[in-house]
Amino acid sequence: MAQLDNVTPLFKDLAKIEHDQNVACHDCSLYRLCLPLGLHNSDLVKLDTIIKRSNNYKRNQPLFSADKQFLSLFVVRSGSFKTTITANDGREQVTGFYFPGEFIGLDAIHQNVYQSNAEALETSSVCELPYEQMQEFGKEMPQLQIQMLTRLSKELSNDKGLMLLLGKKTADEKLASFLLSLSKRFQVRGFSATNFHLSMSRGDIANHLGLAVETVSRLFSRFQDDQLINIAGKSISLRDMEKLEVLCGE
Amino acid sequence: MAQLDNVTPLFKDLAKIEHDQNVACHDCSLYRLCLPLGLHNSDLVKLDTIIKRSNNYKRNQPLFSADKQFLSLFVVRSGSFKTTITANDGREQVTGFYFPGEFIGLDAIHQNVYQSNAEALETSSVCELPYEQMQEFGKEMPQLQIQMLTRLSKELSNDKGLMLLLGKKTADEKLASFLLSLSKRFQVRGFSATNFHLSMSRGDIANHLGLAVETVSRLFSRFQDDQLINIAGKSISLRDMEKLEVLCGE
DNA sequence: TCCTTGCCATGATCCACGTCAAGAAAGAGC
DNA sequence: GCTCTTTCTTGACGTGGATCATGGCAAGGA
Repeated sequence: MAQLDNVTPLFKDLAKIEHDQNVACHDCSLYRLCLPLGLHNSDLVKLDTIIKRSNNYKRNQPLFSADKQFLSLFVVRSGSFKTTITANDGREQVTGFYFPGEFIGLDAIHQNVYQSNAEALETSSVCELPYEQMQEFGKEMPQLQIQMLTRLSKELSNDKGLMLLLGKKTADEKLASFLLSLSKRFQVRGFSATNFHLSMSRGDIANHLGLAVETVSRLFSRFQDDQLINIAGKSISLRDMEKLEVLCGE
Repeated sequence: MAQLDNVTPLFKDLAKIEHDQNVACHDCSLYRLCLPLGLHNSDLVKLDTIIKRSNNYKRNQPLFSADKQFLSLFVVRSGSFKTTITANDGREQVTGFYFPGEFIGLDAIHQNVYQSNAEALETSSVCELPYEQMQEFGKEMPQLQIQMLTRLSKELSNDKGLMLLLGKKTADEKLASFLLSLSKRFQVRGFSATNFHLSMSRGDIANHLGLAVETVSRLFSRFQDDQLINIAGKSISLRDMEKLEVLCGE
Protein backbone atom coordinates (compact mmCIF):
# COMPACT_ATOMS: atom_id res chain seq x y z
CA MET A 1 0.00 0.00 0.00
CA ALA A 2 1.26 3.48 -0.82
CA GLN A 3 2.51 5.47 2.12
CA LEU A 4 1.07 8.88 2.82
CA ASP A 5 3.08 11.69 1.36
CA ASN A 6 2.47 15.42 1.70
CA VAL A 7 0.38 14.66 4.72
CA THR A 8 1.28 15.49 8.24
CA PRO A 9 -0.06 12.55 10.18
CA LEU A 10 -1.82 14.87 12.53
CA PHE A 11 -4.56 12.46 13.45
CA LYS A 12 -4.89 11.90 17.12
CA ASP A 13 -6.48 8.89 18.60
CA LEU A 14 -9.83 9.66 20.15
CA ALA A 15 -9.09 6.99 22.69
CA LYS A 16 -6.52 9.23 24.25
CA ILE A 17 -8.67 12.18 25.19
CA GLU A 18 -9.80 11.29 28.60
CA HIS A 19 -9.44 8.06 30.40
CA ASP A 20 -9.39 9.65 33.82
CA GLN A 21 -12.28 8.18 35.74
CA ASN A 22 -12.71 10.94 38.23
CA VAL A 23 -13.44 13.99 36.16
CA ALA A 24 -16.78 15.49 37.18
CA CYS A 25 -19.09 16.79 34.47
CA HIS A 26 -18.26 20.45 35.05
CA ASP A 27 -14.55 19.74 34.57
CA CYS A 28 -14.97 17.36 31.64
CA SER A 29 -13.50 18.39 28.32
CA LEU A 30 -16.65 17.11 26.62
CA TYR A 31 -18.92 19.39 28.60
CA ARG A 32 -20.17 21.49 25.72
CA LEU A 33 -20.93 18.41 23.57
CA CYS A 34 -22.53 16.33 26.25
CA LEU A 35 -25.74 15.90 28.12
CA PRO A 36 -25.40 18.39 30.97
CA LEU A 37 -25.35 21.40 28.66
CA GLY A 38 -27.83 23.95 29.95
CA LEU A 39 -28.20 22.46 33.41
CA HIS A 40 -27.82 24.64 36.49
CA ASN A 41 -24.68 24.10 38.44
CA SER A 42 -26.55 22.59 41.36
CA ASP A 43 -28.33 20.14 39.04
CA LEU A 44 -25.01 19.24 37.51
CA VAL A 45 -23.64 18.28 40.88
CA LYS A 46 -26.67 16.08 41.50
CA LEU A 47 -26.35 14.45 38.10
CA ASP A 48 -22.73 13.70 38.89
CA THR A 49 -23.80 11.59 41.83
CA ILE A 50 -25.61 9.03 39.67
CA ILE A 51 -23.12 8.85 36.80
CA LYS A 52 -20.87 5.83 36.94
CA ARG A 53 -17.55 6.30 35.22
CA SER A 54 -16.43 2.98 33.81
CA ASN A 55 -13.10 1.31 33.47
CA ASN A 56 -11.74 1.04 30.00
CA TYR A 57 -13.23 -1.23 27.40
CA LYS A 58 -10.77 -3.03 25.14
CA ARG A 59 -11.11 -3.39 21.38
CA ASN A 60 -14.01 -5.75 20.52
CA GLN A 61 -15.23 -5.81 24.09
CA PRO A 62 -19.02 -5.57 24.29
CA LEU A 63 -20.64 -2.70 26.17
CA PHE A 64 -23.99 -4.48 26.06
CA SER A 65 -25.84 -6.89 23.80
CA ALA A 66 -29.37 -7.13 22.51
CA ASP A 67 -31.82 -8.88 24.84
CA LYS A 68 -29.79 -8.08 27.96
CA GLN A 69 -31.76 -6.12 30.51
CA PHE A 70 -31.78 -2.39 29.83
CA LEU A 71 -30.67 -0.46 32.89
CA SER A 72 -28.43 2.32 31.67
CA LEU A 73 -27.70 4.64 28.83
CA PHE A 74 -24.06 5.29 28.00
CA VAL A 75 -22.16 8.31 26.81
CA VAL A 76 -18.81 7.73 25.15
CA ARG A 77 -16.08 9.43 27.16
CA SER A 78 -13.11 8.34 25.08
CA GLY A 79 -12.48 6.05 22.13
CA SER A 80 -15.28 4.82 19.90
CA PHE A 81 -17.96 2.17 19.64
CA LYS A 82 -20.12 0.53 17.02
CA THR A 83 -23.67 -0.72 17.39
CA THR A 84 -25.16 -3.60 15.42
CA ILE A 85 -28.43 -5.42 15.08
CA THR A 86 -28.69 -9.04 14.13
CA ALA A 87 -31.26 -10.87 12.02
CA ASN A 88 -32.07 -14.33 13.32
CA ASP A 89 -30.09 -15.95 10.52
CA GLY A 90 -26.99 -14.21 11.81
CA ARG A 91 -26.73 -11.37 9.32
CA GLU A 92 -25.63 -8.19 11.04
CA GLN A 93 -26.13 -4.53 10.25
CA VAL A 94 -23.79 -1.97 11.74
CA THR A 95 -26.30 0.71 12.74
CA GLY A 96 -23.88 3.35 13.92
CA PHE A 97 -20.50 4.50 15.13
CA TYR A 98 -20.23 6.52 18.32
CA PHE A 99 -17.62 9.07 19.39
CA PRO A 100 -17.00 11.03 22.61
CA GLY A 101 -20.06 12.88 23.85
CA GLU A 102 -22.49 10.67 21.91
CA PHE A 103 -25.21 8.51 23.46
CA ILE A 104 -25.49 4.76 23.10
CA GLY A 105 -28.60 2.79 23.95
CA LEU A 106 -31.31 5.34 23.20
CA ASP A 107 -33.22 2.78 21.13
CA ALA A 108 -33.74 0.68 24.27
CA ILE A 109 -35.73 3.20 26.29
CA HIS A 110 -39.10 1.87 25.16
CA GLN A 111 -38.32 -1.68 26.26
CA ASN A 112 -36.60 -3.26 29.20
CA VAL A 113 -34.05 -5.00 27.01
CA TYR A 114 -31.40 -3.50 24.75
CA GLN A 115 -32.33 -3.51 21.10
CA SER A 116 -28.82 -3.66 19.69
CA ASN A 117 -25.30 -4.76 20.46
CA ALA A 118 -22.58 -2.24 21.25
CA GLU A 119 -18.87 -2.92 21.28
CA ALA A 120 -15.66 -0.92 21.55
CA LEU A 121 -13.65 -0.31 18.39
CA GLU A 122 -10.52 0.60 20.35
CA THR A 123 -9.61 1.15 23.99
CA SER A 124 -12.52 3.27 25.16
CA SER A 125 -14.41 4.45 28.18
CA VAL A 126 -17.97 5.57 28.90
CA CYS A 127 -20.11 7.35 31.43
CA GLU A 128 -22.99 5.17 32.54
CA LEU A 129 -26.35 6.79 33.24
CA PRO A 130 -28.76 4.56 35.18
CA TYR A 131 -32.04 5.21 33.42
CA GLU A 132 -34.43 4.94 36.35
CA GLN A 133 -32.51 7.51 38.32
CA MET A 134 -32.34 9.71 35.24
CA GLN A 135 -36.13 9.58 35.06
CA GLU A 136 -36.41 10.60 38.70
CA PHE A 137 -34.06 13.52 38.16
CA GLY A 138 -35.93 14.45 35.02
CA LYS A 139 -39.01 15.26 37.05
CA GLU A 140 -37.14 18.10 38.77
CA MET A 141 -34.92 19.09 35.85
CA PRO A 142 -36.97 19.89 32.78
CA GLN A 143 -33.79 20.90 31.03
CA LEU A 144 -32.51 17.36 31.36
CA GLN A 145 -35.66 15.99 29.73
CA ILE A 146 -35.36 18.47 26.90
CA GLN A 147 -31.76 17.47 26.36
CA MET A 148 -32.79 13.84 26.18
CA LEU A 149 -35.55 14.55 23.67
CA THR A 150 -33.10 16.59 21.61
CA ARG A 151 -30.56 13.79 21.58
CA LEU A 152 -33.12 11.22 20.55
CA SER A 153 -34.51 13.45 17.85
CA LYS A 154 -31.06 14.11 16.49
CA GLU A 155 -30.26 10.44 16.22
CA LEU A 156 -33.63 9.83 14.60
CA SER A 157 -32.95 12.51 12.04
CA ASN A 158 -29.54 11.06 11.37
CA ASP A 159 -31.01 7.59 10.86
CA LYS A 160 -33.49 8.92 8.32
CA GLY A 161 -30.48 10.26 6.44
CA LEU A 162 -28.94 6.80 6.59
CA MET A 163 -32.11 5.39 5.11
CA LEU A 164 -31.68 7.72 2.16
CA LEU A 165 -28.07 6.63 1.90
CA LEU A 166 -28.84 2.92 2.05
CA GLY A 167 -31.89 3.08 -0.17
CA LYS A 168 -30.91 5.51 -2.87
CA LYS A 169 -27.20 6.25 -3.04
CA THR A 170 -24.54 4.61 -5.20
CA ALA A 171 -21.41 3.12 -3.69
CA ASP A 172 -19.36 6.29 -4.41
CA GLU A 173 -21.95 8.50 -2.82
CA LYS A 174 -22.21 6.26 0.20
CA LEU A 175 -18.51 6.36 0.92
CA ALA A 176 -18.21 10.10 0.31
CA SER A 177 -21.17 10.74 2.63
CA PHE A 178 -19.64 8.55 5.29
CA LEU A 179 -16.27 10.30 5.17
CA LEU A 180 -17.84 13.75 5.36
CA SER A 181 -20.05 12.71 8.24
CA LEU A 182 -16.99 11.56 10.17
CA SER A 183 -15.16 14.73 9.22
CA LYS A 184 -17.89 16.94 10.64
CA ARG A 185 -18.11 14.97 13.83
CA PHE A 186 -14.36 15.15 14.40
CA GLN A 187 -14.38 18.85 13.67
CA VAL A 188 -16.95 19.71 16.35
CA ARG A 189 -14.81 17.71 18.75
CA GLY A 190 -11.84 19.96 18.06
CA PHE A 191 -9.97 17.58 15.77
CA SER A 192 -8.85 18.06 12.23
CA ALA A 193 -11.70 17.85 9.73
CA THR A 194 -9.34 16.54 7.06
CA ASN A 195 -6.85 14.23 8.78
CA PHE A 196 -8.12 11.52 11.03
CA HIS A 197 -7.94 7.93 12.11
CA LEU A 198 -10.51 5.32 11.11
CA SER A 199 -11.02 3.29 14.24
CA MET A 200 -13.38 0.87 12.47
CA SER A 201 -12.36 -1.85 10.03
CA ARG A 202 -13.10 -1.85 6.31
CA GLY A 203 -15.58 -4.58 7.07
CA ASP A 204 -17.45 -2.38 9.53
CA ILE A 205 -17.56 0.49 7.07
CA ALA A 206 -18.77 -1.76 4.27
CA ASN A 207 -21.41 -3.33 6.46
CA HIS A 208 -22.65 0.02 7.71
CA LEU A 209 -22.97 1.36 4.15
CA GLY A 210 -24.59 -1.75 2.72
CA LEU A 211 -21.59 -2.64 0.54
CA ALA A 212 -19.07 -5.47 0.24
CA VAL A 213 -15.63 -5.06 1.81
CA GLU A 214 -14.07 -5.37 -1.61
CA THR A 215 -16.13 -2.49 -2.91
CA VAL A 216 -15.01 -0.24 -0.07
CA SER A 217 -11.41 -1.21 -0.61
CA ARG A 218 -11.64 -0.49 -4.33
CA LEU A 219 -13.34 2.83 -3.69
CA PHE A 220 -10.61 3.94 -1.29
CA SER A 221 -8.07 3.12 -3.98
CA ARG A 222 -10.04 4.95 -6.66
CA PHE A 223 -10.66 8.00 -4.48
CA GLN A 224 -6.91 8.08 -3.90
CA ASP A 225 -6.17 7.82 -7.63
CA ASP A 226 -8.62 10.64 -8.23
CA GLN A 227 -6.85 12.80 -5.64
CA LEU A 228 -9.91 13.01 -3.43
CA ILE A 229 -8.22 11.44 -0.42
CA ASN A 230 -4.95 10.00 0.78
CA ILE A 231 -5.29 6.80 2.66
CA ALA A 232 -2.73 4.58 4.35
CA GLY A 233 -4.17 1.84 6.46
CA LYS A 234 -6.39 3.41 9.05
CA SER A 235 -5.24 6.97 8.66
CA ILE A 236 -6.98 9.08 6.09
CA SER A 237 -6.69 12.59 4.83
CA LEU A 238 -9.41 14.31 2.82
CA ARG A 239 -7.74 16.23 0.03
CA ASP A 240 -10.67 17.65 -1.92
CA MET A 241 -13.59 18.41 0.34
CA GLU A 242 -15.52 20.20 -2.39
CA LYS A 243 -15.51 17.28 -4.77
CA LEU A 244 -16.44 14.98 -1.91
CA GLU A 245 -19.37 17.26 -1.05
CA VAL A 246 -20.56 17.15 -4.65
CA LEU A 247 -20.14 13.40 -4.77
CA CYS A 248 -22.22 12.75 -1.71
CA GLY A 249 -25.25 14.46 -3.21
CA GLU A 250 -26.43 16.47 -0.25
CA MET B 1 -55.03 -8.54 -12.92
CA ALA B 2 -56.65 -11.53 -11.25
CA GLN B 3 -59.58 -10.81 -9.00
CA LEU B 4 -59.57 -11.92 -5.40
CA ASP B 5 -61.36 -15.18 -4.80
CA ASN B 6 -61.93 -16.99 -1.50
CA VAL B 7 -61.31 -13.73 0.27
CA THR B 8 -63.88 -11.79 2.19
CA PRO B 9 -62.97 -8.21 1.42
CA LEU B 10 -63.02 -7.38 5.08
CA PHE B 11 -60.54 -4.56 4.84
CA LYS B 12 -61.80 -1.33 6.17
CA ASP B 13 -60.39 1.97 5.25
CA LEU B 14 -58.42 3.49 8.11
CA ALA B 15 -59.56 6.86 6.87
CA LYS B 16 -63.01 6.09 8.13
CA ILE B 17 -62.30 5.58 11.80
CA GLU B 18 -62.64 8.99 13.18
CA HIS B 19 -63.02 12.21 11.33
CA ASP B 20 -64.99 13.87 14.08
CA GLN B 21 -63.04 16.92 15.12
CA ASN B 22 -64.47 17.30 18.55
CA VAL B 23 -63.62 14.09 20.31
CA ALA B 24 -61.57 14.80 23.43
CA CYS B 25 -58.69 12.52 24.25
CA HIS B 26 -60.51 10.58 26.95
CA ASP B 27 -63.31 9.73 24.52
CA CYS B 28 -61.06 9.00 21.55
CA SER B 29 -61.05 5.47 20.17
CA LEU B 30 -57.28 5.69 19.85
CA TYR B 31 -56.77 6.41 23.52
CA ARG B 32 -54.88 3.26 24.39
CA LEU B 33 -52.54 3.64 21.39
CA CYS B 34 -51.89 7.31 21.72
CA LEU B 35 -49.88 9.78 23.72
CA PRO B 36 -52.05 10.38 26.78
CA LEU B 37 -51.77 6.83 28.02
CA GLY B 38 -50.84 6.90 31.69
CA LEU B 39 -51.72 10.54 32.29
CA HIS B 40 -53.96 11.53 35.16
CA ASN B 41 -57.42 12.59 34.20
CA SER B 42 -56.78 16.18 35.23
CA ASP B 43 -53.63 16.29 33.10
CA LEU B 44 -55.57 14.81 30.21
CA VAL B 45 -58.04 17.66 30.36
CA LYS B 46 -55.20 20.18 30.32
CA LEU B 47 -53.56 18.44 27.40
CA ASP B 48 -56.85 18.61 25.54
CA THR B 49 -56.77 22.39 25.73
CA ILE B 50 -53.63 22.69 23.58
CA ILE B 51 -54.42 19.99 21.04
CA LYS B 52 -55.70 21.36 17.76
CA ARG B 53 -57.87 18.95 15.83
CA SER B 54 -57.39 19.56 12.15
CA ASN B 55 -59.70 19.49 9.19
CA ASN B 56 -59.21 16.64 6.80
CA TYR B 57 -56.20 16.37 4.56
CA LYS B 58 -56.86 15.11 1.04
CA ARG B 59 -54.76 12.51 -0.77
CA ASN B 60 -51.33 13.97 -1.66
CA GLN B 61 -51.90 17.04 0.47
CA PRO B 62 -48.79 17.98 2.46
CA LEU B 63 -48.95 18.10 6.24
CA PHE B 64 -45.60 19.90 6.38
CA SER B 65 -42.43 20.04 4.34
CA ALA B 66 -38.75 20.05 5.19
CA ASP B 67 -37.28 23.44 5.99
CA LYS B 68 -40.62 24.88 7.09
CA GLN B 69 -40.58 26.15 10.65
CA PHE B 70 -41.14 23.43 13.22
CA LEU B 71 -43.94 24.36 15.57
CA SER B 72 -45.98 21.23 16.14
CA LEU B 73 -45.87 17.50 16.31
CA PHE B 74 -48.76 15.58 14.77
CA VAL B 75 -50.58 12.41 15.68
CA VAL B 76 -52.55 10.68 12.97
CA ARG B 77 -56.22 10.55 13.94
CA SER B 78 -57.55 8.87 10.80
CA GLY B 79 -56.20 7.81 7.44
CA SER B 80 -52.48 7.52 6.74
CA PHE B 81 -49.44 9.55 5.82
CA LYS B 82 -46.00 9.03 4.37
CA THR B 83 -42.83 10.93 5.21
CA THR B 84 -39.97 11.50 2.79
CA ILE B 85 -36.57 13.13 2.74
CA THR B 86 -35.05 14.61 -0.36
CA ALA B 87 -31.44 14.71 -1.54
CA ASN B 88 -30.49 17.94 -3.23
CA ASP B 89 -30.55 16.31 -6.65
CA GLY B 90 -34.21 15.50 -6.14
CA ARG B 91 -33.98 11.85 -5.21
CA GLU B 92 -36.45 11.00 -2.50
CA GLN B 93 -36.55 8.33 0.18
CA VAL B 94 -39.85 7.37 1.75
CA THR B 95 -38.79 7.16 5.39
CA GLY B 96 -42.03 5.91 6.85
CA PHE B 97 -45.77 5.31 6.73
CA TYR B 98 -47.94 6.48 9.60
CA PHE B 99 -51.26 5.17 10.86
CA PRO B 100 -53.72 6.30 13.52
CA GLY B 101 -52.12 6.90 16.89
CA GLU B 102 -48.63 7.32 15.43
CA PHE B 103 -46.49 10.45 15.72
CA ILE B 104 -45.19 12.48 12.80
CA GLY B 105 -42.43 15.06 13.10
CA LEU B 106 -40.37 13.64 15.95
CA ASP B 107 -37.19 14.04 13.93
CA ALA B 108 -37.66 17.82 13.96
CA ILE B 109 -37.47 18.35 17.71
CA HIS B 110 -33.76 19.08 17.71
CA GLN B 111 -34.08 21.83 15.12
CA ASN B 112 -36.50 24.61 14.46
CA VAL B 113 -37.28 23.35 10.98
CA TYR B 114 -38.89 20.10 9.90
CA GLN B 115 -36.41 17.51 8.67
CA SER B 116 -38.75 15.68 6.34
CA ASN B 117 -41.87 16.08 4.24
CA ALA B 118 -45.15 14.53 5.27
CA GLU B 119 -48.19 14.03 3.08
CA ALA B 120 -51.53 12.29 3.26
CA LEU B 121 -51.96 9.01 1.39
CA GLU B 122 -55.75 9.21 1.55
CA THR B 123 -58.32 11.44 3.20
CA SER B 124 -56.88 11.78 6.68
CA SER B 125 -56.91 13.87 9.82
CA VAL B 126 -54.47 14.64 12.60
CA CYS B 127 -54.21 16.04 16.10
CA GLU B 128 -51.72 18.89 16.23
CA LEU B 129 -49.54 19.26 19.33
CA PRO B 130 -47.82 22.67 19.59
CA TYR B 131 -44.35 21.74 20.78
CA GLU B 132 -43.58 24.74 22.98
CA GLN B 133 -46.73 24.25 24.97
CA MET B 134 -46.00 20.54 25.20
CA GLN B 135 -42.65 21.40 26.74
CA GLU B 136 -44.30 23.66 29.28
CA PHE B 137 -46.74 20.94 30.22
CA GLY B 138 -43.93 18.44 30.38
CA LYS B 139 -42.41 20.27 33.30
CA GLU B 140 -45.46 19.46 35.41
CA MET B 141 -46.28 16.08 33.86
CA PRO B 142 -43.32 13.73 34.02
CA GLN B 143 -45.51 11.02 32.57
CA LEU B 144 -45.91 13.06 29.41
CA GLN B 145 -42.15 13.40 29.05
CA ILE B 146 -41.71 9.69 29.56
CA GLN B 147 -44.33 8.99 26.89
CA MET B 148 -42.49 11.25 24.49
CA LEU B 149 -39.15 9.56 25.17
CA THR B 150 -40.79 6.20 24.69
CA ARG B 151 -42.30 7.21 21.37
CA LEU B 152 -39.02 8.57 20.09
CA SER B 153 -37.14 5.50 21.22
CA LYS B 154 -39.64 3.23 19.55
CA GLU B 155 -39.32 5.00 16.23
CA LEU B 156 -35.54 4.93 16.58
CA SER B 157 -35.62 1.22 17.17
CA ASN B 158 -37.88 0.74 14.20
CA ASP B 159 -35.55 2.76 11.98
CA LYS B 160 -32.59 0.62 12.99
CA GLY B 161 -34.63 -2.34 11.78
CA LEU B 162 -35.20 -0.55 8.50
CA MET B 163 -31.46 -0.07 8.19
CA LEU B 164 -31.05 -3.83 8.45
CA LEU B 165 -33.76 -4.26 5.84
CA LEU B 166 -32.28 -1.73 3.42
CA GLY B 167 -28.70 -2.79 3.92
CA LYS B 168 -28.88 -6.56 4.10
CA LYS B 169 -32.15 -7.99 2.89
CA THR B 170 -33.04 -9.30 -0.56
CA ALA B 171 -36.04 -8.02 -2.48
CA ASP B 172 -38.22 -10.96 -1.31
CA GLU B 173 -37.28 -10.46 2.30
CA LYS B 174 -37.90 -6.75 2.08
CA LEU B 175 -41.41 -7.14 0.78
CA ALA B 176 -42.28 -9.92 3.22
CA SER B 177 -40.97 -7.82 6.12
CA PHE B 178 -42.98 -4.86 4.94
CA LEU B 179 -46.22 -6.80 4.69
CA LEU B 180 -45.79 -8.33 8.13
CA SER B 181 -44.98 -4.97 9.66
CA LEU B 182 -48.21 -3.55 8.25
CA SER B 183 -50.09 -6.61 9.41
CA LYS B 184 -48.91 -6.19 13.01
CA ARG B 185 -49.73 -2.51 13.04
CA PHE B 186 -53.24 -3.10 11.73
CA GLN B 187 -53.77 -5.84 14.25
CA VAL B 188 -52.99 -3.69 17.29
CA ARG B 189 -55.45 -1.17 15.88
CA GLY B 190 -58.19 -3.77 15.92
CA PHE B 191 -58.20 -4.56 12.22
CA SER B 192 -57.66 -7.81 10.45
CA ALA B 193 -54.04 -8.92 10.45
CA THR B 194 -54.52 -10.73 7.16
CA ASN B 195 -56.88 -8.65 5.04
CA PHE B 196 -56.18 -5.01 4.56
CA HIS B 197 -55.95 -2.11 2.23
CA LEU B 198 -52.66 -0.67 0.95
CA SER B 199 -53.17 3.06 1.05
CA MET B 200 -49.78 3.71 -0.53
CA SER B 201 -48.90 3.21 -4.20
CA ARG B 202 -46.55 0.55 -5.55
CA GLY B 203 -44.11 3.39 -6.14
CA ASP B 204 -44.17 4.41 -2.48
CA ILE B 205 -43.64 0.82 -1.35
CA ALA B 206 -40.78 0.32 -3.79
CA ASN B 207 -39.15 3.58 -2.78
CA HIS B 208 -39.45 2.83 0.91
CA LEU B 209 -37.88 -0.61 0.48
CA GLY B 210 -35.09 0.54 -1.81
CA LEU B 211 -36.46 -1.30 -4.85
CA ALA B 212 -37.79 -0.43 -8.29
CA VAL B 213 -41.54 -0.33 -8.85
CA GLU B 214 -41.20 -3.14 -11.36
CA THR B 215 -39.56 -5.36 -8.79
CA VAL B 216 -42.37 -4.82 -6.30
CA SER B 217 -44.93 -5.53 -8.95
CA ARG B 218 -43.19 -8.75 -9.99
CA LEU B 219 -42.85 -9.83 -6.37
CA PHE B 220 -46.55 -9.32 -5.69
CA SER B 221 -47.26 -11.51 -8.70
CA ARG B 222 -44.79 -14.17 -7.62
CA PHE B 223 -46.01 -14.17 -4.00
CA GLN B 224 -49.49 -14.68 -5.40
CA ASP B 225 -48.36 -17.56 -7.63
CA ASP B 226 -46.64 -19.09 -4.60
CA GLN B 227 -49.89 -18.85 -2.60
CA LEU B 228 -48.34 -16.53 -0.03
CA ILE B 229 -50.79 -13.71 -0.65
CA ASN B 230 -53.80 -12.73 -2.69
CA ILE B 231 -53.60 -9.30 -4.13
CA ALA B 232 -56.03 -7.29 -6.24
CA GLY B 233 -55.12 -3.69 -6.73
CA LYS B 234 -54.79 -2.11 -3.34
CA SER B 235 -56.45 -4.83 -1.32
CA ILE B 236 -54.28 -7.61 -0.08
CA SER B 237 -54.81 -10.76 1.90
CA LEU B 238 -51.97 -12.66 3.55
CA ARG B 239 -52.57 -16.35 3.00
CA ASP B 240 -49.51 -17.96 4.54
CA MET B 241 -48.24 -15.97 7.48
CA GLU B 242 -45.77 -18.66 8.50
CA LYS B 243 -43.98 -18.75 5.18
CA LEU B 244 -43.95 -14.98 5.16
CA GLU B 245 -42.37 -14.95 8.63
CA VAL B 246 -39.69 -17.35 7.46
CA LEU B 247 -39.10 -15.31 4.33
CA CYS B 248 -38.55 -12.08 6.18
CA GLY B 249 -35.70 -13.53 8.19
CA GLU B 250 -36.55 -12.19 11.62
C1' DT C 1 -68.24 6.81 -26.10
C1' DC C 2 -63.84 8.42 -26.66
C1' DC C 3 -59.74 10.44 -24.88
C1' DT C 4 -56.48 11.40 -21.31
C1' DT C 5 -53.93 10.41 -17.29
C1' DG C 6 -52.07 7.71 -13.68
C1' DC C 7 -50.94 3.35 -12.03
C1' DC C 8 -49.62 -1.29 -12.64
C1' DA C 9 -47.77 -5.68 -14.98
C1' DT C 10 -44.37 -8.03 -17.58
C1' DG C 11 -40.73 -9.13 -20.94
C1' DA C 12 -35.89 -7.99 -22.72
C1' DT C 13 -31.60 -6.13 -21.70
C1' DC C 14 -27.83 -4.20 -18.99
C1' DC C 15 -24.71 -2.92 -15.34
C1' DA C 16 -23.19 -1.78 -10.57
C1' DC C 17 -21.88 -4.29 -7.30
C1' DG C 18 -21.41 -8.86 -5.13
C1' DT C 19 -18.83 -13.19 -5.05
C1' DC C 20 -14.82 -15.96 -5.53
C1' DA C 21 -10.00 -16.48 -5.39
C1' DA C 22 -5.28 -15.36 -4.44
C1' DG C 23 -1.82 -12.60 -2.55
C1' DA C 24 0.06 -8.84 0.29
C1' DA C 25 0.18 -6.22 4.62
C1' DA C 26 -0.42 -5.63 9.14
C1' DG C 27 -1.01 -7.05 13.71
C1' DA C 28 -1.09 -10.36 17.67
C1' DG C 29 1.08 -13.72 20.34
C1' DC C 30 5.25 -15.74 21.82
C1' DG D 1 12.85 -11.47 16.12
C1' DC D 2 9.44 -15.13 13.79
C1' DT D 3 4.94 -17.52 12.96
C1' DC D 4 0.01 -17.37 12.73
C1' DT D 5 -4.09 -15.00 11.94
C1' DT D 6 -6.71 -11.41 10.51
C1' DT D 7 -7.45 -7.69 7.53
C1' DC D 8 -6.89 -5.52 3.31
C1' DT D 9 -6.18 -5.21 -1.76
C1' DT D 10 -6.78 -6.47 -6.50
C1' DG D 11 -8.39 -9.09 -10.43
C1' DA D 12 -11.79 -12.08 -12.96
C1' DC D 13 -16.33 -13.31 -13.24
C1' DG D 14 -21.40 -13.73 -12.21
C1' DT D 15 -25.97 -12.00 -11.02
C1' DG D 16 -29.90 -9.60 -8.71
C1' DG D 17 -32.33 -6.16 -9.52
C1' DA D 18 -32.42 -1.65 -12.24
C1' DT D 19 -33.68 0.25 -16.54
C1' DC D 20 -36.03 0.46 -20.80
C1' DA D 21 -40.00 -0.39 -23.39
C1' DT D 22 -44.67 -1.78 -24.19
C1' DG D 23 -49.31 -2.62 -23.17
C1' DG D 24 -53.45 -3.16 -20.01
C1' DC D 25 -56.80 -1.29 -16.96
C1' DA D 26 -59.52 1.98 -14.22
C1' DA D 27 -61.11 6.60 -13.22
C1' DG D 28 -62.32 11.01 -14.64
C1' DG D 29 -63.56 14.59 -17.99
C1' DA D 30 -65.74 16.27 -22.13
